Amino acid sequence: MPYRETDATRAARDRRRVALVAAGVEVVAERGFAGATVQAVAGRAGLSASSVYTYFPARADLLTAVFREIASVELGHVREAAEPRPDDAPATAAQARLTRVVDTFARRALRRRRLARALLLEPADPAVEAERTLFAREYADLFGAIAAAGVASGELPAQDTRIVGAALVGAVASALTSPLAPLGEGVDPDALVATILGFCLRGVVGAAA
Amino acid sequence: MPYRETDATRAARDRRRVALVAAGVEVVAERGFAGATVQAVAGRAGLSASSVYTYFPARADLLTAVFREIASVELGHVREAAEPRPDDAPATAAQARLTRVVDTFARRALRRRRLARALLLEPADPAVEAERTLFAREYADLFGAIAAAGVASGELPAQDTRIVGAALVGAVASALTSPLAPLGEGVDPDALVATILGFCLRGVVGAAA
Amino acid sequence: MPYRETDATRAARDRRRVALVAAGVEVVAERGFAGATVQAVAGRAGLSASSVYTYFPARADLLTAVFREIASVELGHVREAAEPRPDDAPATAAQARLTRVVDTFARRALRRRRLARALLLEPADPAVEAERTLFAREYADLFGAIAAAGVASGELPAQDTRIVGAALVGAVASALTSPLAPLGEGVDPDALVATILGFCLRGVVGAAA
Amino acid sequence: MPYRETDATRAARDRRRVALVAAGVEVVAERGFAGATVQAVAGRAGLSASSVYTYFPARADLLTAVFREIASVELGHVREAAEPRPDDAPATAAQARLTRVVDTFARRALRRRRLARALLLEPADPAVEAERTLFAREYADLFGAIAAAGVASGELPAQDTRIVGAALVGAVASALTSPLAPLGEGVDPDALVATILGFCLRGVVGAAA
DNA sequence: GATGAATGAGCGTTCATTCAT
DNA sequence: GATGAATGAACGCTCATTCAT
Repeated sequence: MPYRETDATRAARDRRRVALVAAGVEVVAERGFAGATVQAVAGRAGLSASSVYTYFPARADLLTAVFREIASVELGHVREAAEPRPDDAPATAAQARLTRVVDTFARRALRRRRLARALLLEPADPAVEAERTLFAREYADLFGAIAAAGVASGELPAQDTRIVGAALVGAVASALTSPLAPLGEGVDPDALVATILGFCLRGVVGAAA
Repeated sequence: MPYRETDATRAARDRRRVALVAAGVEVVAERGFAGATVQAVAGRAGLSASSVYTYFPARADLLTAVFREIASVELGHVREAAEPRPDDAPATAAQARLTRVVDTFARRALRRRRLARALLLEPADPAVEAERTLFAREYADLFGAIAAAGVASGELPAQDTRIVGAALVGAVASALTSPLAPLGEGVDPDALVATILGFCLRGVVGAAA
Repeated sequence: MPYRETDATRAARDRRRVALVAAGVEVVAERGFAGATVQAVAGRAGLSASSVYTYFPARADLLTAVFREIASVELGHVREAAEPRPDDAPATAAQARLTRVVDTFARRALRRRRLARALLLEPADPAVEAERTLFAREYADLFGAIAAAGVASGELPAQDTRIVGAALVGAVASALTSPLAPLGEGVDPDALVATILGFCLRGVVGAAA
Repeated sequence: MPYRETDATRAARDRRRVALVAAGVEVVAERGFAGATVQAVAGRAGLSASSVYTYFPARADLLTAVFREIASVELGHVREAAEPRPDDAPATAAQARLTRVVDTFARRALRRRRLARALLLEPADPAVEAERTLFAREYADLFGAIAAAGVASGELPAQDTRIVGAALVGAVASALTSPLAPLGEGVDPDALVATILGFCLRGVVGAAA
């Protein structure tokens, strides 16, 4: 019997590849990219280190896939929060969407700080960095689209939405997850999110806020 | 005639130690703390790796000194910018100071992006992280003091200056130096700084801006 | 088809581990524990230094296994010699057993002097020293049991068998293998063993001998 | 004024050399030869490591001198104990001298166990080992002379005094200072010395004891 | 397809030794 | 004569990667 079961084989292969990436996400969430050794990720997935090379040609490719996985999940959540909703008051629709986006992003980052930091701030392999550039562009586009809608409707002042998008992401990420974040010092997380949110909204909405 | 530790010998020693730290700053500026191996730093200073141990008991101490050097230079510049000036209009003194601080900080960070990122965002050795905590506190205090003065004079709305301080640093650092920063894509640095500055000022000054 | 740890693979692994320990024994026999670097042992076994870490988590564990191997072989031989034999005259059974033990021990030590010295006298890693303490206790017990049997039957005078056991081992080991041993100076090994044996027996049997 | 003060210069030089050796003895007594790094010895003597090379061409020579110092002090004490005394009963003069020698040696070894072990048992640099051979010969001669006198007077049975000398030293050294020594387990040092002494005397004196 | 074994490159660190001052 | 600085060699150990089974 010749080797035929292409579909089943491929499915099994994909399943294990997915498990490997999921294990990588866990490890990165605990120890960052630098701590994501091949052995650590493989072990978490119940595989041996050498088996990883069946699914990925090199560690850099595994990490890239891990990055994509983290990024796409985060982007999904933020995209959903960015959707216009029928009950948003037309005059403040952009602000409502921004509020949801920043709040969603901030709360998720706060819950998995190490992961957010790895995703947004931690230096990594050049291949991962390249991936991160794409990710940043998507994020900026997302924010930019909201801002552009707000500008078009007259709700927001004219601004370079690309830069503001990056600034928003940066401000939230850094204020919540960087080594500079004032956490663990008796600061209430909810108050922290509220302060950041206010800061960001004022920054975007400007004098009219 | 016994050996005397003369001024000259001590000065020479200090000079070499300084050179080593300076080499460390360069290496960190290029490759971050993770890339600052003992060999890399020593080589940059024209020394062999083992010679480093004449000046520092362990790599962690060298990196700590490097961090302190970077941090103290940056803090010095920002502190100077934060000083009140006689020709600041009393009604907008805090805003004037903040403008100078953010502008100084942003321009310096932009000029040495990798270094700023290492200083502010990059995960590192526990010893370095401890140093970073102290540094973050000083930065937050610096911003906080300006905000507090503005609040006291009625110029600024009441706010948690500690959090806002961190958010300011984070926003600038991340928007300019993180992998998310929208640079190298035909973005004019000056416009970028101006946008960030406006974003930050609005964030602090709020509705009144 | 998942990977199975078959008997063959496990046996192969054990064989290689044994080979590594055997190489360690050889190196220790030539250069002592201090000279048993990871590289030296690995090289002797035809492996690279890093491969050692497949079989032992750290150098200390390798050396411990080497010590145990040497010790268990030696203990086995001496234990066999210590067995009572049916044709031992009852009135001098203890002396007969002691004679066999000392003779066995002495001849073995003489044949592999450096190894015996490493086993018995040479300072070593704390982990090895811990193992040596256990080993010494077993040796002392072995000698002690013979002496105790002799004391019980009235063949030997009362004595602290624990101390005498240690003294016996010490006397033989040191007289034959220490840097003080009068070998290589035209001394006949057989005469040496005979002299030591007489010395030890008189020491234990005392006036009655 | 030409360089003339040969005597004073030489004296000062010798004084520092002696201090260095004394420091070496202390370090060896604490950490053994393996722990006697150039820096450790120099530091103990209040000198820098590089200065050691003014007095000794290499570490091996320093250690050799240290060994000689230890050995000569020990030999001096034992030689004194070995002297015939007018009040020794002629019929047991050799036994009296042996008792004094073994007792002296045993008590000194017990008081400075680490030092005795280094002197007698610890592997070391080839140069030190060569020195140790000379030392062993002197020890054997010392014991041998006593035994020979005893044999000549009919007090002791005929025996190979060279071997017995080595066995005596070995037995005492090993039983008291080796890793096999039953100390630190509730064993009374005085009882230990007494047992060893009895063992050694019986071993030499034989049936007549 | 999965594995354990093996390895080379690299890391931080120690230390005996040399040398200009 | 004494020193601090400098260094190469060596050590224990980690890790990404390759390969025979």
